[in-house]
Amino acid sequence: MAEPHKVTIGDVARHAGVSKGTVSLAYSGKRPVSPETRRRVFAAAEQLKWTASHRARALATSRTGTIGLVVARDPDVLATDPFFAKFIGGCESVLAEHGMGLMLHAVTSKEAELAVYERLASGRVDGVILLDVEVDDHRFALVQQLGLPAVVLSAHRPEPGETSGLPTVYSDDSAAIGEIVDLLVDAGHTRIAHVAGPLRYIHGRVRRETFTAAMHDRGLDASLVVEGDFTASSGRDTTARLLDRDEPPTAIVYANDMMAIAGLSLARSRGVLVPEELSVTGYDDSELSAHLSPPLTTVATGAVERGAIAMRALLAALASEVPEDVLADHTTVVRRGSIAAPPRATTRTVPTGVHR
Amino acid sequence: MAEPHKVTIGDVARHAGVSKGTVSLAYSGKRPVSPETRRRVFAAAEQLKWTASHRARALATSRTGTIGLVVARDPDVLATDPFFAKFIGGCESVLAEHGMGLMLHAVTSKEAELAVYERLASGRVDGVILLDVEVDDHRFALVQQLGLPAVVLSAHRPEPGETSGLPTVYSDDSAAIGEIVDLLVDAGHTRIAHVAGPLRYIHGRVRRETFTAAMHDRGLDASLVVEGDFTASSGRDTTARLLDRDEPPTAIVYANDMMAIAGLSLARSRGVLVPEELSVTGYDDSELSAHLSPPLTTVATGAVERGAIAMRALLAALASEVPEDVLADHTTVVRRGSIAAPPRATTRTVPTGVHR
DNA sequence: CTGAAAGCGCTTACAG
DNA sequence: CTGAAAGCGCTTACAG
Repeated sequence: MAEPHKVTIGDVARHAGVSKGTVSLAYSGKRPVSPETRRRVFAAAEQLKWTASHRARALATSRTGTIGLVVARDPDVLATDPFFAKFIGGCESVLAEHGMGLMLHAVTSKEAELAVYERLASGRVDGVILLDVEVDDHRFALVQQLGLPAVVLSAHRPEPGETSGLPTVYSDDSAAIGEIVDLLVDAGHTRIAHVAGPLRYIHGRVRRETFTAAMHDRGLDASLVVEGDFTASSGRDTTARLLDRDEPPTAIVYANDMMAIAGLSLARSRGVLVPEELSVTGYDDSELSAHLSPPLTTVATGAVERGAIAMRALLAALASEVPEDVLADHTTVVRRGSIAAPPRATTRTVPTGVHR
Repeated sequence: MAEPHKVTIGDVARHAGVSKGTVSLAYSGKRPVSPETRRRVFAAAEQLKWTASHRARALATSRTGTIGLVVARDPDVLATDPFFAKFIGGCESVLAEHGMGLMLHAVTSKEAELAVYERLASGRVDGVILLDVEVDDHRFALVQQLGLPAVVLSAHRPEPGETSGLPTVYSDDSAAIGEIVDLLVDAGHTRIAHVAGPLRYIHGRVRRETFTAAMHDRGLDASLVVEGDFTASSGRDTTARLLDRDEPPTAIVYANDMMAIAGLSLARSRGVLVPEELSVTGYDDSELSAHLSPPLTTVATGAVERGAIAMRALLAALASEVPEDVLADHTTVVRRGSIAAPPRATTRTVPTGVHR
């Protein structure tokens, strides 16, 4: 494992009979090099098996060619929530085109998070992507103070008033939630509950508010909202609370698939038939959701696409192109079998025209 | 987002009235510095808000302070298999102690994988961890030829004959599989099937072979083995094939939780009761498995611990301590409710003493 | 205990 | 089109 006497650009230059500058230029193409010398340079490099030292190049160019991603989620969520792996896959696809890499940090405390951003800012990465945005997210100020280029992934279009000051890639979760509520109402449900994600997150809040608004639009009671934390155990607990009510809901809209699956299992363990007695929907379109019994109606979020788009936006910002907010909306409802009419659907008449 | 005129070690030195070398030494402690000048240095640094440039330090020390991890799995598996997130969390915990970071690459082809390792070797990382080892894994030769320090995570103790030439952190999957088979046999099962992971992986192979051996030890037919690929859809398909047999198994040992959950769901959708008519077991102890109905008997693999141990082994190797193979065995069976006696368990008498 | 200087291995104006 | 040289911002022998 001993470093085998590294060959440097100087060796290649000498071998090819040119200056180091010329070797550099032959590869970068930033200035014309005659075909003949280019050939000699490449031949020498190949023979000596030279590749430019990333460390030296980073110092000379003030660029590291790596992007940072710090995730501050419960390890259990990271381990099962399909969003992160898909999002990272999307990032990778565009990073690979540029010969760049992704630096991943999983942190479990605010202090650790702060330390990580400071470390990243000291020349470890060229920029970062901010995930899981919270209201008045402290990271907005932090990255700007650290001089760390960043783009933020958001669940709704940035409004003129609230300014993160950072280019934002946003999607629109509300359409999908509205559609889910439509599906449920069309099937005859009126007592619909929502198991939200953590409400400190913007996306958790947006989905909750959209749910509430959609229910109100239809003249339905929107008070059946409980907050989960995206883990299976929270899906189980919140569902138990909901089913324990005097008038339990006939349908539950979960903010992610894991909570939905755990909720569904809990219902079943109590002898509640899904979907005959309880309809459920998820969010994320995890691979598993298609292979459940019943298969889970859920929302595909285009996590891969959003990773790619966010990364492209960040690279554009680094190239000092004027940073713009960009819409990345690949959110779509995936209808499967976890919705049915409620037990006594006939007792309720849906006012015509209230839903489409 | 304009770089705010970076302050360098030179600024700090001037401000503190010392040389750049002294500033460096005051922080590294590699040579004694008088308390008084140390104080001046720290004060100056704090006032100027200086932190050493990672890029410059990397070039000067020939160290990047980052470790590479390249995963070559199906995106669907990465998105739901809890192993990776947990393993990465374990890595992070020891990297954080050292102010280091993890460079993650997800690749989808052999060519991309090769390109990535070459890029990593050009001074992007100090070393790599090799996951998902295959038989005669080509990466053993590759990293050595690239001069890239590496440690490999393996599912069994390296035997004297087969030499990867690399320090290995190994666990022993066989005990857990043996225990699972015991559980099933004790419950009265004789027709037990195994849905294996991809057999090109050592760990897939080890579990399969252990299963076969355990069955043979008990005088049972060990031919009911089918190969899955760790995805839910493969869990579904393999289970369908198993249940379609003339004599379907009464129990299925899956190589991971996702396949088990999908298999369980398929069985249920066919009206097969779990566990009354079909016992199933998983592998991984994903958070979800505890919250299923029935909860899944599975195997906790200590992925977090293994990540930490592998990372420590790599750092030790980098510190040129003599690299040793180390056992990281935190594998333990988690008994839950997905095992029951087979439908007509009474028809079979278990020979005394064959199992404990 | 401290300073001056070389060196890490590239890139990039500056001349020609 | 090409070369010589400075510079990126640290660390580390080498002297003292």
